[in-house]
Amino acid sequence: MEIKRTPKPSIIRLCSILNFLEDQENLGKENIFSQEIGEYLDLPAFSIRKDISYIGEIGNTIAGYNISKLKAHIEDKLKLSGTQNTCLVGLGSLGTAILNYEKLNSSNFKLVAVFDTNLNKLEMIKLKIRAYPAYQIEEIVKKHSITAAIITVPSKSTQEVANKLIKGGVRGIINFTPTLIRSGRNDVVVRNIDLLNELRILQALIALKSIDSAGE
Amino acid sequence: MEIKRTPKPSIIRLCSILNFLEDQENLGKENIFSQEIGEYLDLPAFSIRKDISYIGEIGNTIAGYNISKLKAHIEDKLKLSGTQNTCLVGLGSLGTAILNYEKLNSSNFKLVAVFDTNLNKLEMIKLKIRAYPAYQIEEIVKKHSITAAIITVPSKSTQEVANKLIKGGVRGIINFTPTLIRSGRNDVVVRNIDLLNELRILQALIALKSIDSAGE
DNA sequence: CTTCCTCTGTGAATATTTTCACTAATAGTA
DNA sequence: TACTATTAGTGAAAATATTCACAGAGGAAG
Repeated sequence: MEIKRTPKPSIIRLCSILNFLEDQENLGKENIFSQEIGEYLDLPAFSIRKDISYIGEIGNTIAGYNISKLKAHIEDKLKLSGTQNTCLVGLGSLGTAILNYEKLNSSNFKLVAVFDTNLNKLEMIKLKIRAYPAYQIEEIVKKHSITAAIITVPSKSTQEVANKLIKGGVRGIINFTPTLIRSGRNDVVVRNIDLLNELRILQALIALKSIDSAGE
Repeated sequence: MEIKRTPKPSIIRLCSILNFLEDQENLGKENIFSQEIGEYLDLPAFSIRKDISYIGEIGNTIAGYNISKLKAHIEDKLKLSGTQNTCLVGLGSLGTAILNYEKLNSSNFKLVAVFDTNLNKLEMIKLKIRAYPAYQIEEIVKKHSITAAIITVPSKSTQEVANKLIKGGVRGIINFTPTLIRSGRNDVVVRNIDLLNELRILQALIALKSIDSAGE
């Protein structure tokens, strides 16, 4: 029963490591040392090795890690290889910006539907991605087996939209709204991203750092 | 020397609590219990009390917390009360979306300058906020005592922009770019927000949750 | 063939964070 | 007044995460 669990912070760091590996591979690099990865993530080398060790032995004492092998290994262990059908709810300026985000198309996340309450906006969309009115969320999510969603609607509709998404079968939500989402179930993951709150956290952490430095 | 430090996760949660308190106050509420705050943040009541306890005793055994008092207390202890001059670098679609974000104007963060390399874009800006070419970053940041910045430039210029900002005096950066920023100093705080990476983390955490549930 | 050097992987120590169980305060009520 | 019910605050225990120090692997150099 005692399977060594990967700590959540390690999982999150492994995702960043994967990002970095992709970049390095595109630059033509084949092998990399924990040291170099650590410099990128601003973390000591042993911490990188520890994170990687949770998903299994893979490195080599001479050449470090083979980039493509390590990449595949992380993708495999973190179940990151399959394509994930994704939708976007809310076509305000942030939603539109996300829609224009080229890099999304070349990723594992396929944007298969967008939703908005405003039908005029929907008519204006001339992309390959199908647009639907918000009342169809549950139906369309089910139909296209959408598992991840990005929400950029006005704050007061956030919870309602989330409920529909979850009922339809969505298991992960990125919420750009200032309103926190309560899923009420533990098989749904929500990541809340609120610019204003991030700025606030920033300000608090800066104050904290000043105190730290003074103490040193 | 043994000052009881507030844990970083507590500080971050206190920022969310503050958000919630503002909402509740706007709804006309005067007092609140740790229980109710906990329900909003999806955390047990004792955890909320613990977070609040780090910044000092403030509650009341009968009425719970007085909202405006608790708000003021958090703002005070987390040094969140002063206005912070802020700038935005990069006027792509995400940058423009942020520029249109009304709520920012009514917050502590005053957007006092925007930057872009593309001068045509700058000419189009007809807002009250002054726009400048990117090569003036350091100079303008100094001049206006800008301490916080939001970066939405293309990935390859991220580090260069960050360097200029930091040289000018910025102490906190929100980085919407997929490239991590290395500040090289411990009095600068960076929060990285990368949509694609967030989606990836989401996918990994969903897989993790499935395993968890299976084990129960 | 032996020594040296560098790098990964990891058990154990340390540090941090969360959870728990209990104390104290206080208002309402009999 | 005494009893009940409710809630904040908190030291201590438990859980979690990070850091450290070193063993082992293996190529290079002498």
